[in-house]
Amino acid sequence: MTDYALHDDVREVVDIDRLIHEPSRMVICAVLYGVESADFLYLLRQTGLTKGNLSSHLSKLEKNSYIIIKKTFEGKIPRTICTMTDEGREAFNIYRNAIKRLAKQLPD
Amino acid sequence: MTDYALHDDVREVVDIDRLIHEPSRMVICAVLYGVESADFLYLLRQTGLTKGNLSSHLSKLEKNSYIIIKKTFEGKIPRTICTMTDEGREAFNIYRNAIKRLAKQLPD
DNA sequence: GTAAACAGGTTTGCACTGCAAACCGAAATG
DNA sequence: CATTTCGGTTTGCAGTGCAAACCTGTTTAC
Repeated sequence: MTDYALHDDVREVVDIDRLIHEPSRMVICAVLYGVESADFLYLLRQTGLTKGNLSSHLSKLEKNSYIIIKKTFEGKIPRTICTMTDEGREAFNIYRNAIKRLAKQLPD
Repeated sequence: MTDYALHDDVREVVDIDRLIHEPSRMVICAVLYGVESADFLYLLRQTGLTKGNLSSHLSKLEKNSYIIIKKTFEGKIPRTICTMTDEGREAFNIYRNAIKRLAKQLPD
C-alpha cells in the first residue's frame, strides 16, 4: 500500500450541499439557474422526471428557500411558476464550483 | 421564460451510480482507486469518516462487489484490508467520466 | 345531460438510507 | 484486579426517493 495523498478538493465533497447533490434536483436546479423562471410543464419536459417526483422535489427546494413557487391561472388552466431565489442561486454556485474542483482532481 | 436547452450531459446525471454518488463513498472509492489496497485505519485517516460510518459504507461497497474486504491478523492486532475489484474500478471510471462531463456543462 | 377521459399537479406508502451513538471482544495499561 | 484503548460492528431512527394512487377541475363523447 503505497501512500497516495488525496487532494482536499476530493475530501471536501463530504460537505457538499445534499439538497442539490440529489441528481433529480441537480437537474431541476440547472434548468432553473439558466432561466428567470419556468413553469411545471416546462420543467417536466426539460428534466424528464415524473409529475409526482418533480412535484415533491420542487416542494423540497421551496421548503429550503431555494426556489419560490407561485400558482396562477392562465385563463382556466392552472399554471405553476418556479423561480430560483438568490439564496438558491448562491447555493447552486457553490455546488457547481465544488463539482468542478472535484472533477479536476479525479484522476484522468 | 426564454428557452434554455439543457445539455444531455447534465440530464444524464439522473442515471449516475448512486452507490458512488454518496459523498462518503465517493471519497472512499477515490482513495481505493488510487492504491492497490488499503486497510481500515488508513481509510479512516484519509477519509475523515467515523469508524462506524466507514465500516457501514465499506460493507455496502462490498455487498455490491465494488470492493473485497479481507480480515487478517498482524501478530495480535486485527487488520482489515480493502481492495477495489475490477467491477468497482470500472464503475468508478464511469462515475468519474460522468462527473467530468457534468462539470464541463455547468455554466461558468 | 352525464359519463368518461384528460390536464395539472399533490399525496401516500414503503423500502431504503446515512448518521450518531451504543456496543463488542481482545489487548494494553495502571 | 479494573479500566482504557484499539479496531472495528451493530443498532435506532429520522429522513429519503420513487412509484403509484389520488384529487380537482376541464374537456370530450355520446
